[in-house]
Amino acid sequence: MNSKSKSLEQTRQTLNVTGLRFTNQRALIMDILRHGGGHLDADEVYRRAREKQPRLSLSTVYRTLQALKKAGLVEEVHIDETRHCYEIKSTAEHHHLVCLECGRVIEFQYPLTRLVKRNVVEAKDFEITGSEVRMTGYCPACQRKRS
Amino acid sequence: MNSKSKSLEQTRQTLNVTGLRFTNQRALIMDILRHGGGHLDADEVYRRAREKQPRLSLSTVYRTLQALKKAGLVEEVHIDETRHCYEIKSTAEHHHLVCLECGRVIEFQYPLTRLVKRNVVEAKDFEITGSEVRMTGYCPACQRKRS
DNA sequence: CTCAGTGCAAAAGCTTTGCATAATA
DNA sequence: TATTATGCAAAGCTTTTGCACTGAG
Repeated sequence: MNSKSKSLEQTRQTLNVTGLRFTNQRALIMDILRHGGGHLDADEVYRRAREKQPRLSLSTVYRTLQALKKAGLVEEVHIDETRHCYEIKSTAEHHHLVCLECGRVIEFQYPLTRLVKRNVVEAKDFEITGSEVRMTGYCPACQRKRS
Repeated sequence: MNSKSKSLEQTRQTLNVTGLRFTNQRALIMDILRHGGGHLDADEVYRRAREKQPRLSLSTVYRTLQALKKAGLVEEVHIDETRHCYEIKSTAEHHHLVCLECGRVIEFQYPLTRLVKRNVVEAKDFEITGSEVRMTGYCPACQRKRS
């Protein structure tokens, strides 16, 4: 058994465990999310997926992303202001720096939730289950271009 | 001169300084944002505004919010996942806790940007101009309801 | 008087949904 | 075989835009 079909088996497991059926469409979409480098929007997933499965529909992409999100396998992040982006849920809390000039997204890890939980009065009694931090500005390259 | 017309004069000043013309529509919208308690979406502003100016159009609301945002008077925040919200730009950096159950939004202040700037390698050379922090979970009241 | 701002209606995204068909467990 | 998932087309929302008209400076 080669590594490709092995990871497919894993995907099947993952889906079945969460009560979702395994389909070629879902396997492909998960694969794209895994190797897409984070924060892809539905349309981007769709475009990439159609290269391998031309008959796949955009609504399947949307429904699959919702299903994976509900199952806790995928996370919805709001980096772009108008569309939703999705990425495989990672264990470590991480956040995003977005360059307003070139659109580049830099990920960084930092336990901001723990910090807020510890130091912010209003958060003391609030049960925090998720966090999204989006800091915007200019990346080193674009700073030079602008000055 | 009473306090109402005084604040109108101030609004006129503010608008003129930024090169925007003073109109009744804009004055009303700014007033709604000032006293609306933060993070109102365009439609909410529209609904409230129509109580005083029934002929006001939704596109004017959108255009005004854009203009105020560009002028730096108003900030666009993404608390809701599907629509944009707006609030008067405040000097102090503040963030949002959103309850997934009742939708309540709690604001809190904390210099997260400074912290990230200081402690995150990736942010060292990044010029951060804005930040949006949205932590989700359950407020005290809803925690009780759920348990 | 001139140009920015407004209202209206229409268009343009992104996302969801209804329904018949296909595929999984 | 009983559901669940898919594809297609249509609808739904929020937001933007074109154009003629109005109002601010």
